[in-house]
Amino acid sequence: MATISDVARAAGVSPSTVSRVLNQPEAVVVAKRDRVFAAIAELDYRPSSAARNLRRGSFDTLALLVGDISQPFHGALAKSVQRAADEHGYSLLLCDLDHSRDRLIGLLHSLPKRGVDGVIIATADNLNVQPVRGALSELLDQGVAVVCGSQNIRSLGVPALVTDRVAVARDATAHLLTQGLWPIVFLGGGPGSALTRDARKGYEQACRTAGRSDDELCVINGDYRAEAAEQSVGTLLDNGVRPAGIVADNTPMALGAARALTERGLTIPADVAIVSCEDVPLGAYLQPPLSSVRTDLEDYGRRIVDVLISAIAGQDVPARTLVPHHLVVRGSSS
Amino acid sequence: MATISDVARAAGVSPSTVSRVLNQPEAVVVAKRDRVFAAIAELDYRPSSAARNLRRGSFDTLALLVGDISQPFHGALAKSVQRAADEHGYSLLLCDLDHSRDRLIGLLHSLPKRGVDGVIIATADNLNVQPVRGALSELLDQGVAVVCGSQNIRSLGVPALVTDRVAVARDATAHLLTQGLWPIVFLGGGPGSALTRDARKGYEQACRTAGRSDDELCVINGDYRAEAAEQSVGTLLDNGVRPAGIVADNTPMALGAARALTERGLTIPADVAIVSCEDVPLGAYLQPPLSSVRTDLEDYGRRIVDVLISAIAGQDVPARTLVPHHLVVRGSSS
DNA sequence: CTGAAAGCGCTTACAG
DNA sequence: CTGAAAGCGCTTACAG
Repeated sequence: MATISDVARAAGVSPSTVSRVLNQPEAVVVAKRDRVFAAIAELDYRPSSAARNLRRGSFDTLALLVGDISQPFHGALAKSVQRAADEHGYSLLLCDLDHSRDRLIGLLHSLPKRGVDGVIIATADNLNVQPVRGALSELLDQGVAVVCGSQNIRSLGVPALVTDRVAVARDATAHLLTQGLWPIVFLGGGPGSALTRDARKGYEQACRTAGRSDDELCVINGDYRAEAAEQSVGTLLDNGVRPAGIVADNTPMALGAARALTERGLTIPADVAIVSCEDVPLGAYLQPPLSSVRTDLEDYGRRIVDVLISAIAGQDVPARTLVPHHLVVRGSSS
Repeated sequence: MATISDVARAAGVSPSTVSRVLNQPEAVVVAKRDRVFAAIAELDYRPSSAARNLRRGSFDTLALLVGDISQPFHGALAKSVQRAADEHGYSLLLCDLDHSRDRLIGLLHSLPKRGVDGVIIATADNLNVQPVRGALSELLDQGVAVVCGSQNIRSLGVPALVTDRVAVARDATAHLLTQGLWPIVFLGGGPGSALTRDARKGYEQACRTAGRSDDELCVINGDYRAEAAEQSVGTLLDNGVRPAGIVADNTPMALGAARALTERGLTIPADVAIVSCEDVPLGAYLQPPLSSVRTDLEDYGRRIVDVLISAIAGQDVPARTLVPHHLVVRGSSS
């Protein structure tokens, strides 16, 4: 493991000069620069990131916190964030929360000692609760930059890049209502989720706009996973409710709902239409292809990383950025 | 940002003592220990990971290299690896290769300066080619431990934990043959893939065992993605080939194939049965539910991490571990 | 343009 | 059981 002094010695210069060759090559005369590069190649020298980090007080590393990396939406998000981070010369730490608030809080506490410059929070679970807010503000106090990719965080100065989940669910619901479908069930991701709360609002708004009264609405809850969704939709059906459409908060739940339906002999979309509030890469390849509300994740990941890196650099960043969405109609609802 | 000296001053002890309280608390008398803990809490002190890493020469960080994190199998693998790493006190760096060999090589070169103790390689792309082997052996020379979760790497001393892909594809193919289905098409992930090469072998073995001659076999190639698979299966069908079964190297390709079939009015499994060589979390929720060959990913991730951490600690580890698999028969093939 | 020197914040023999 | 001292490998004013 060659050090900078080894290289300096081999090249007949001082360590300072080697460091300069690495960090501001133009500041060193060509002859020496070449000798240094030759020595670096010869010794297969790699700068020690630990020493560099200690000296500079930064890490060139970001952390991504997701609710569940095994779900396809989060996988796609991670991909785009990773690529964007890479393009900026940052490594990406992956942190899976498994939708657990305790994990989230524990992680926020441990992040300062993990050596990250910035953190991207992309979990649907509600962040505006005291223990999380406390942990967040401690993290910020430690000088770690934070951006949120799922919801707005009140008053802590954490920039957010979010889709308007109310509008997302409203559009999804309206799409079904326009076809004259009723009743329509909203399948939410869980009572602890900020996104579900908003999406539910959008569902309600669309229904009211269509002239439905509140007691005609039907909201059921899952936990973002297919299994629970299958069960709760199954229970609903077994209780004699017969929806004409389902708006699912995410795609695994849409699949769970679909299975509950088909197992009971119902057909999609003929008997029941389904829309997901979340688009995933394989959505078009499901059977039937799943209608969903899409955000351009490639662009989204890049923008999140841009904002975070600006925040790390101490620049002013927009407190709130609205990320556009649009409905993609596929076979599950037409 | 309090430092260890601040804490020492506040507690009226030396920095050495604070360090001991953190790293070997029993070595410090209780009274002082308590004072130190109080000072730590009061100052909200967090040890600097950079300083610690520099001093100890380790990073408490692993890297996971996957072919494509947006694909469901890799998402599930990442989840289990992340959790296992976390349980051992390690952070996990996520590196998406996007199935590009150039990215892989670039990454292997850059890993030493990213500050990782160990690397898990879990890409299907063939690692036994010179540029990759060269980059790998440089990485090992830099003192970074490596384990491979997809294939064996010849002679570099990299431990591997792999499923027997030949057997996986053989089992999948035999499952279809047993039902008297023929012809059966093998849909591979790409000529550059080590896993595909093995899987193809398994397909051929099963067919021969069933008495099929080599010129009856049919192998087509994709790139692990649904899009290309849809296209190549579509072309096959349009050329008049009418398979009774398809063995797909991974799940996205199985979905692509399924779409090509259904778009041409064919039914699964009545007209064509499908099996995937890779099980994914939502496999049971596809329509029809997808038969596939399953590996227990929860267990697998844990074992990979165990081996890697042992290797980092300089312990002897098994050069090759066979990970069991079993066929899960679902609606797509029965 | 270049080098000597200081210092980032820890840990760990070493001496007591 | 505890502290003073050295050193991990860099970077960066500072002086020349």
